[in-house]
Amino acid sequence: MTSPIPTGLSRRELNKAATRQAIADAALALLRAKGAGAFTVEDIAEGAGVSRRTFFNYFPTLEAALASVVDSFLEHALIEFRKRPADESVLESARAALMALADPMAAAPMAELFSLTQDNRVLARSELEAWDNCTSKVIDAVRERLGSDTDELYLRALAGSVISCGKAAMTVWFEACGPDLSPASLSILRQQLINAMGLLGSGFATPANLPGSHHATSTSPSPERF
Amino acid sequence: MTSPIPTGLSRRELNKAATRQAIADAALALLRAKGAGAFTVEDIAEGAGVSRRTFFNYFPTLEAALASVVDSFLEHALIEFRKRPADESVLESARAALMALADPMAAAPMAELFSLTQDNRVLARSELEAWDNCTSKVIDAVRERLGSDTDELYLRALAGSVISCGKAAMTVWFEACGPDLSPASLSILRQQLINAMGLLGSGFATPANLPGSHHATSTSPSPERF
DNA sequence: CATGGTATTTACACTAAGTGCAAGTTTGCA
DNA sequence: TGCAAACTTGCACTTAGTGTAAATACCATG
Repeated sequence: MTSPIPTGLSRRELNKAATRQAIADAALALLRAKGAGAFTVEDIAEGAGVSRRTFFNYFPTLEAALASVVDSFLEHALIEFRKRPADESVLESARAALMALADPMAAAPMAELFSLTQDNRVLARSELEAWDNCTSKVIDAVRERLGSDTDELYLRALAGSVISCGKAAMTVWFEACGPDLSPASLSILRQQLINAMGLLGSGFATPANLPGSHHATSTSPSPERF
Repeated sequence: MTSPIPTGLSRRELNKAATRQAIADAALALLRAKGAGAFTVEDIAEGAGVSRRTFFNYFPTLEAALASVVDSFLEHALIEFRKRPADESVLESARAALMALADPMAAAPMAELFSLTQDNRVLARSELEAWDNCTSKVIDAVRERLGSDTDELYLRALAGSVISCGKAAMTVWFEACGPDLSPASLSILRQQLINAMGLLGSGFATPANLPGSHHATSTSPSPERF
């Protein structure tokens, strides 16, 4: 039988991917329906049409299933990063790659996860892990670009800072706009990402509480919370 | 009986602190003796002479008891940071505060934890949480210094980057020197911390794959590379 | 120093996480 | 077609983490 789509993946691999996705989807659906911490692995497994044991074949913990949203969100940016020309500065590439995150399709699940897990400690831990994971991947990508003899401290400090700044931009954006994905809101996100990379590139030299600062950030002292 | 030490703490508070420390110590001792993941909360409680339930009154998880080592390590640096003059640049204060970490007394438990948990992902998660926790505290400290009207993005991006760079320096140092706490090794750690802050302050402008790579310099000027 | 109020510890019971194992089912391949 | 490898499942088991109520330790009174 010839596969209708000439994909390089075997049926086994397709099935696995589908199962994994089904589990992640079921987890997110339950998060939506019941709120954080109000459902079990068994519930997720049932929702995904799979046994409890199989759940654990795919994800080590319940939170990991939810954090897979963050994973694919960040993976998205990483792919963009690798597409950038090798002679571009790392920070410029990072800026460009992060722009991909301000896309409705990419940001939607992430923003939803953000809004649903604001106050959950356990879940936050898995999110941290996802960001950290991404940092490792950025380190690899940058090393690949700059050569394997690049100073290890430079690599790690740079990658860590880029991710921290990306995270900061996301956090500030979300606190200002909430799960709003309108073009206006996403434009603010883009601007925050650009600003964050700018701060990093300038060594945080600009005292940001000075009057200058003609950014699109007149939203920052916004008194409204949502 | 008058208390021999005129401390302002009640016996209750002293007992609590002692119990907490006993639990953390017992956890670290077990980690040393049996290795990561080879002992239970019950073991720790027994080692600390306390009931299992009491353990959970002090720490939410087993890993948290071990990560308390990281907590107090970072707390140490934070205290130094707050001691710095308010008109100093944040990066300079951070550099000075991080120097406190290259002290045998402070670094010893941390280095040991590092070497004992290299390959444990559950434990790594709690360490991540400790660093993240510290980031929040740095944000507060910096906001306190620069005024509450400081741009939130600036605060978060700066604090996150500083912590990332500190972490990078620790990681690189540990990978190079292992748990060695000799003056020579600690001097390397200090230099890595200085270099990391220098990179941050210069916007990562220095192409690090240049020959000499002894960039203890180029800290002060901030070339607007963006 | 007795006495009562409050904080802390403990035992017990319970739900749910996570893992090892062996048997069943599906897929890939010759 | 049939076999080997990968995947799924059920079952049993240990441990994490939490609620509750009784017991114990601390602290302030008179």
